[in-house]
Parts: sequence; structure tokens; C-alpha cells
Amino acid sequence: MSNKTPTQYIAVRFPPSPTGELHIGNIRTMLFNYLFAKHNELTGGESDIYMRFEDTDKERSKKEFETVALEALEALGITFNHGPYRQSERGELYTKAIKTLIDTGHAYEAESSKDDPDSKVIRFKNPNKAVTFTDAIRGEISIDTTDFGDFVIARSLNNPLYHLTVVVDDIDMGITDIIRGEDHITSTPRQILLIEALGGKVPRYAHLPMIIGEDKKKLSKRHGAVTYQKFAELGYLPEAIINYLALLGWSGKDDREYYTTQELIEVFTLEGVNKSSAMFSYEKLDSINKHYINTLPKEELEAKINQYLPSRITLFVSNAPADVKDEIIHKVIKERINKWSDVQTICDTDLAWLENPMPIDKNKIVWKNSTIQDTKTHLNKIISLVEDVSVTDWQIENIKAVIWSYAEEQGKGAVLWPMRYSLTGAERSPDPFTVAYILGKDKTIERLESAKASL
RNA sequence: GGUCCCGUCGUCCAACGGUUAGGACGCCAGGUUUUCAUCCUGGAAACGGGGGUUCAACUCCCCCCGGGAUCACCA
Repeated sequence: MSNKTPTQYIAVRFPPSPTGELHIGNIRTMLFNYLFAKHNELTGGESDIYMRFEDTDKERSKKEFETVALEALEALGITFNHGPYRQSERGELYTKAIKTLIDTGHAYEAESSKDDPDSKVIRFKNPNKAVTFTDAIRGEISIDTTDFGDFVIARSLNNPLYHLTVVVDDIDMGITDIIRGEDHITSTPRQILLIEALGGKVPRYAHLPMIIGEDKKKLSKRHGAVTYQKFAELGYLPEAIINYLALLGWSGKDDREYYTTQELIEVFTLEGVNKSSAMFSYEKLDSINKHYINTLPKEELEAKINQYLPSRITLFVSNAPADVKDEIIHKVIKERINKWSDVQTICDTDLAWLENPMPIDKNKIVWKNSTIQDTKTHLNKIISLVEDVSVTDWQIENIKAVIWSYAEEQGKGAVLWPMRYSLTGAERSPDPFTVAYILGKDKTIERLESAKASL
């Protein structure tokens, strides 16, 4: 009596070309491969994930991009258990395959090579037939390969081209599922032709929808940040990038939006992938990133913000009492950022008043229907009220307490706006009590006095 | 242009023959002890068009239109 479920074996691959920093589209593709493989393990199957750099283009491939790609995957927590392989180091395999193809009449030497007149290119003898395959996302797709003609598979015996190397590697590694971008749909039939000629087993295919920019074209540099490195520089959290990317072209069975990688592994299936292209939204990414910032433990949040703080603010913060520092980081900065790089921006705008007094504009200090005379009176009153708060009692709640009833009596805007504006010289900033607290008693009175004098 | 893919709010996704077509981002309005931000509540906002099939179509079929991908000795 055995109720052992048959083990499902899956092998997928990450095949980036090290010709630039890792594109976000590549990362999404790798993520889906990863989730697919890991989900299979979770449901009792076995999976292998192969990492291989497709660097047959010697001109454009650079070692540094391999390093950068590996670092990105590590930062994102997308792992593999085989490789990294490098096609440039697997030449024998390809040469052998080319020879086999020629020997079996599936390929032949044709005209002279463009860049090497002494050698001849090798063309695949196209059987010119319609190839049909089943795409896990799109269903049956049928393409007549006659249009491809006898396509070139190698510049020479020792200089293979993309379609050949991909097929040889996929067969050699025993790849069972190829999950890649939609842009490869048209080239799938010719790869199937090659697989058949080499006697390999045709894998399952799944072609993911493209990620596009606002002009509906493939997402590229002109749309903004598109590589992991750029997103990392802007200060997005890996979990936010993963979460957002997963949502681009995939959805679970409900309206859920936030997933950890582990949760994605649990619910990910190719059935959840949809067919149409997805426009990349930096705003939505921001919003998801903010959500993750809010879930960060206190220490981690502080460390990160500190890291991005301009040096002049760092100086101020490091000299300030711990609770003032808390106030600045948690109440002022954290609430106003979507990503770490926003910290600098916020410091330049909403926190500009922190170190030095800002110029006061007479036209801005008076609240709506209030008058200069009234404003002067209110500032005077605030100064006297605030002076009664001792330095040891200088807390947000206490400052508020002494001013509040007066503000309610005179009109909150008429009292509080001039107070806040006098302290910050800014149309936008935290509330006046917080600002006063952060500034300390002396500076608060000093600024109130000088604003009053300028009227 | 040939071939292939795709077509629900501005955007990302739901609804897989019967719903007042749902959620999120963004936007707008109101509220939360002045501003901004945060947060809360509410609102506007979509089935590309035309034929079928069916008692019933966003859902199935056909045509059109629109968008995209691909057509290298790049990957």
C-alpha cells in the first residue's frame, strides 16, 4: 500500500548574457523560474536551477557584468544550485554538436564567414515545416519555419552562435522547463528543430509577457532605472522589488498584494501568469517599497536612514538627545520617504530649517484672514507661554499644553501657522510643537523673536 | 511588409456563461488637534468595434480595428 506521490522533477535555467547590468526584465524572468522551481520542491518534487552566462558574443560580454549579476541575485535572494556555467568555457560541447549535425546531414558548410574569409559558416538544413508547441501560458502556438531558411548556427566549427549553444546546453543540462520572455516565441520553433535534429527531448515552454515602458515599448534605459543596480542605488528594498516584480504579469487567486518570497513560492503557479504586457509603474513600486519600509524593525530603519543622511544633518542628529533624534528620524523622515534616496530630498526641503533659521517672508507668515497686528500679538503670547516651560520640561506634549488653549481661543490657524512658519520659514514642515521640541527652547524663542521683529 | 502574440478603470491585477464588473497604485473630496506628510473615510474612473452561439456573454466563435514582438554570421 503505497500512497507516495510520484516525484516531479523540474530543471530550469537562468541564462543572462553578461553584456550589461542585470535588466529588471531578466530579473523578473529569473524570479518566475525560481518561484516555479521552488514551488515544485514545496509540493514534493525535485528541482534544479542552472545559472549560465551566455557569453558567446566575445565583443560585448564582460566579466564585470557577471559579478554584478551574481551580486544582484544574491541581494534579492534568488538562488541556483548549479553553476554559474559560462558558454565560453563549453566550446567542445558545441563543436561536437556541430560535427554531429553535419555528419547526420542536418547542417552544412556554406559561404565564407564575414569576419574570417578562411572559414565557412555553418547553416542548419531547415526541413521547412510547421512546428507546433504548447506554451504553458498561451496554449498551442504553430509557426512555419520555412521563413527562417537555412539559418546560420555557427561562424565556424569553433565559433557557435546563440541558437545552437542554447539548445546544446538545455539538452546537456536536462532542462525540462524553459520560462522566458515573450520575445523568444518566434525563435522557439527553430530551437525545437535543432533539438529534434540533435535527438534531444523538447522541453515545456512558458513565455512571459513583456515589461514595457510608458510608450508601450520594451522597458529600456530611456524610461528611467531599469537595472537592479539602479534600483539599489535609488534605495529600494529587495523584498519590495521582488514583490512588485511578482505582481507584474502574475497574480494569486485573490486580491492580495503583499507577498514575501516564501509566500510567493507557496502560491506561485504558471496558471497565474497572464498574457498581456505589463507597464512598469515607478509609483506602484514606491508604494510597495513604502509598505516594506513601514515593516522594518526600528534599528534597521535607523541604520538605513542614517546611511543616506546628508553629513550636515548627521552632525546635527549625532549631537542631539536621543529622543530628538527619534523624532526626526521616525516622525519627520520616515513618514515622508518612499525609498532611501528620498531621504536626501526631504532633508533639503522639509528639514531645511533644522540647522539654520530660514528667511521669513512677511506675506507668508500671516494666516488666511488674520492680520499682521494679530500675528504679532500671537507671536508675543506664544513667546511668553513658551518661556514658562522649563528646559527640563521641554517636551512636545508640554509645549502643546501651554499653547493649545490659547490657540483654540484665538483660532488655531491664526496662532499655529505663524508659530510654525516662524520656526521653519517653510510652507511645509512637521507640526510646530515637534519643530519647537527639536529646535530646543533657546532656538525656538530666538526664531520667534526674530520673526516678530521682521514684521 | 511576412509571421506570431496580446486587447477589463490612466496603470497593475480580479471576475474563467448569470456580479450593482471587484481590489491596488495614482487622482479628487472630506476627516484626523494650523501647513505638508502620514493615517482614515468616501468618490470619479474600464469590458476597443461589429457580427454570431446561447434563455443569458467581459467571459465561447468569426471578422475588423488597435498595440506589441520577431524576421542577424546579437543574445
